Amino acid sequence: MPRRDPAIPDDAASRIAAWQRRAGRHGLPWQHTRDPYRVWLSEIMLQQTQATTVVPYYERFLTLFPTVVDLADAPQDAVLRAWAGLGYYARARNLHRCAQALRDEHGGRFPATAADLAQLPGIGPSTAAAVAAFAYGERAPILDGNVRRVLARYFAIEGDPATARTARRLWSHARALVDAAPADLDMAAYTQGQMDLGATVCTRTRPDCARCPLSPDCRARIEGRQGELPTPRARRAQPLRHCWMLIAECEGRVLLERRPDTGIWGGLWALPQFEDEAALEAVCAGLAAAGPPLSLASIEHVFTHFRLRIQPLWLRIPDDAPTPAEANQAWVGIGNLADHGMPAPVARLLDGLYDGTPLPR
DNA sequence: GAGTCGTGGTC
DNA sequence: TGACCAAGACT
Repeated sequence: MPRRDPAIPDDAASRIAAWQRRAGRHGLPWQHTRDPYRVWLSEIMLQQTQATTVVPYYERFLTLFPTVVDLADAPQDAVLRAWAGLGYYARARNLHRCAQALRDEHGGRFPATAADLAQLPGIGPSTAAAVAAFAYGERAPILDGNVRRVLARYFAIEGDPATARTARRLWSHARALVDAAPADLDMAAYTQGQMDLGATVCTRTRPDCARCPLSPDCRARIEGRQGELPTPRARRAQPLRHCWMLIAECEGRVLLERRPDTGIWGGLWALPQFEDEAALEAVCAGLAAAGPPLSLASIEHVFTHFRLRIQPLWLRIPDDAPTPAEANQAWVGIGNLADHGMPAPVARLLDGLYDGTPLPR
C-alpha cells in the first residue's frame, strides 16, 4: 500500500474530475467509449501529436480496420499507408505488431491491467495507464506533456524535463495525487481532466489560472512562477543536412523505393535518396535517359533534431528504354502514387510536380 | 540515460 | 517567422 502524502489535498484529483465533467473537452471521437481497441488506437495516435491532427486518421483507421483482428490481419504496407503523414512511423509498425501479438497470444483481447498492457509493443507506461484508466477505470497515473506541465506548476517541480531525475519526480507526484484521492474517484474524468487542463487552461504561455480548479493551492500560481515552470528543455541547435532525391519517370511511372524499417521514415515508400549529387548521377547513368536530370526547386523539411534540405532532380526516360528495379523498388503509375504511404515532403514534392498537370510529352 | 524518431499548430 | 512543442516509446 503506497504511503499517502500529507502535503497533497485529498480532493485535488476530485476537483480535476469535476472540472472535466463541467468544462473539459467532450466532443472528440475517441471519448465516451470504453472499448479498449478504440482507446488504445487513439492513445497511440495521440503520442506527441495534437488531437485535431489525429481526428481524421483515427476515423479512417476504424473504417479500414474495424477490429484489432482486422488490423492484425492487414499487411503492414496497408497500415503504413493509412498512417502516412502522421509521423513517428515506428508507432505504426509497433501498432501492427501489437495487434498481431493480441491476436496470436491473447485471443484477440486486450490485457486487463496497465502492467500487462505495458508489456506490449508501442505501449509505454503512460499509454498503458491511459488505456487502463479509460477502458477499465484502473487507478493508474498518466504522465504526458500536458500532465507534466500541470504537475510541474502545481507542485513547483523544477528541472530539465528531459532528464530521468525530473521524470522520476513527476511520476512520483502523479502517483501520489491518485493515491491521495478517495476510492470513488472517477478515473476516466480525472485522466481526461488532467490532459484537458493542460491543453486548454494550464497552457504553456498565458495560463488561465482564474478558470483552474487547482489554482487555490497551486505553488506556481501562489509564488507567481507560472512563466518559469515547467523548466524549458535545453535545446541544441538543429544541424542542416542535405540530400538529393531522384524523380525517375518513364511511361507515366515513377521509381519509388521502400525504406528500411529502421531510421527515418522507416517502412515508407519514398524517392531514391542520395547523400551527394555524384551518387545520384551515377544511378542516372544506368537509366538510359535521353539527357541529364533536371534540377527542380529544393525544399526544406524540419524534423525534431535536424533540418533537411532536399534537392529533387527530375529524369525523363524514353518510353522504350528498360526500367530496371531493385527488390525494394517499384515503378509506380503517377495515378497510383496515393496507394503508397509516403513521407509528407515526398508526397508534397510529387503532388507539386504531377497534381492536375498533364505530363509534357 | 541521452539520442532518435515526423509533422503541423501556435504565438 | 522561427522557436517551441504536442495524449511518448524505443534503443
